[in-house]
Amino acid sequence: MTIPRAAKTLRRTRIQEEKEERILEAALDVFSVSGFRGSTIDQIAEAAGMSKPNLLYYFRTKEAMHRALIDRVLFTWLEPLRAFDAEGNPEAEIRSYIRRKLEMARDFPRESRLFANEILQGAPHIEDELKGPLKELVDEKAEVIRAWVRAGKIAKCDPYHLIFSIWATTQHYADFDVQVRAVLGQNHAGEGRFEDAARFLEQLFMNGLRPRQASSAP
Amino acid sequence: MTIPRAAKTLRRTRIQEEKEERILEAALDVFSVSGFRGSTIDQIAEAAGMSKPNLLYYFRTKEAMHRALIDRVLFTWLEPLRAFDAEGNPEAEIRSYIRRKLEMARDFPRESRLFANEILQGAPHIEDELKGPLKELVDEKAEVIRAWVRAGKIAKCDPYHLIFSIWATTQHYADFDVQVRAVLGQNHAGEGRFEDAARFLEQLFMNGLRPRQASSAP
DNA sequence: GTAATGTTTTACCAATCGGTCAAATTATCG
DNA sequence: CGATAATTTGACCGATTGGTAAAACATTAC
Repeated sequence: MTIPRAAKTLRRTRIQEEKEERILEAALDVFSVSGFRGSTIDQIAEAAGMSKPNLLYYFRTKEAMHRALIDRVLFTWLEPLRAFDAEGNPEAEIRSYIRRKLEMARDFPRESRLFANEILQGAPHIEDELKGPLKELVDEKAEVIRAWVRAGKIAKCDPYHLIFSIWATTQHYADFDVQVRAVLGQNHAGEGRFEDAARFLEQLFMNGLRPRQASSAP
Repeated sequence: MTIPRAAKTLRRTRIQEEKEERILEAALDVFSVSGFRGSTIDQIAEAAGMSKPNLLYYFRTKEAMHRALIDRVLFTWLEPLRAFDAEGNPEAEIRSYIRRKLEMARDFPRESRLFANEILQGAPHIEDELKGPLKELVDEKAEVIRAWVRAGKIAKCDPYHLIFSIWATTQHYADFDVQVRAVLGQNHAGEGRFEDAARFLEQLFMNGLRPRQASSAP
């Protein structure tokens, strides 16, 4: 007798690892384009080169696939913000945060769009993660930024909106990629796009945040 | 004999205007949340308080509703960029562009999300508008900005990425509203949010774009 | 080997999807 | 009023949806 989906948690087969990996990869392709509601299990099955009931053998529902995907991706996604170091040099920290976020937009656009789709549609599946772990992490880093402001190391500004604007500007190149390409056209649409964006954003934020009034230089 | 959908173009009834208006309003509610694929005619019908076949009397297909909505909203959406004035004062023009875009994110979040959903999903229905009218408008305004740079009125920067970053930062407050609320929590989540955002973004862009090296002052 | 377990497929289901049709209802106009 | 056109509805259609059941097939353990 075959103990169906319960036994999986006891011992994981090599086949299970491979297939679950393949399914999540396909699910990322599909969910990142069409969002949860707009995606179908059949689409994911076809992308994975597997039959629909076979997918449902590994993930009981469409929602289970989505959730597994979110869980797997969320941790990595927040890595750059976590790396934000209170002890580091403010200018260097912000600069490298922008750079890392931009690299992620370039290298993991599907992951970016997965979250964008989810949040855009009201975040019905990740509300808890936003209000819990995400908020806590941002609160922590906002405090770091606030300390830099108090020390006069960067211009006086709202740390939350600073973080939002870095998220927005960098992820824009993943989420709105078609629009960026359409507007830039053939001329600047080459792979120099990301270098241009990096140069612009670094300039914008570095000049925009340079302390203006009081100086803390010894 | 009732001439169904052809006669509509000849003479428009009062009822037609009202019902089409009601349908598009409901369609905006639904499409802006779930995107084209994720939305159903039944959802729109329920939101409009009408029967499904009645919707389809006014718009032959789901796509026709979506297209009508896009067409109606796109023009208004680009208004702030169109208002960008080459003769005006660069600092004031950019500042008021940011402000107007932010006001639109606050007052028309559904419209913002409608486009965000569409572009995120590869812009299958508005590719032509992006590559045509939008690109032309942006090209024109980019030239204006480039002239300001040449005249030393603002810092040297890529005009396209400047426009992208204004789009990204302002629309973020409409498209990622749930996330913004979740992160800000109860404390700053009040309606002061938009004033705080406006203050931050104005500071960022004004300082970020102030000419640094050569001065053009007479 | 063979028996038990793990995996995959075929056939299927009820619900929902976008959309049609003809009949019923309502508004308009002379 | 009556006739004609405009609007609305209920019943329905084939395709697709998320998901199931059971048997066929493959793998592993002994």
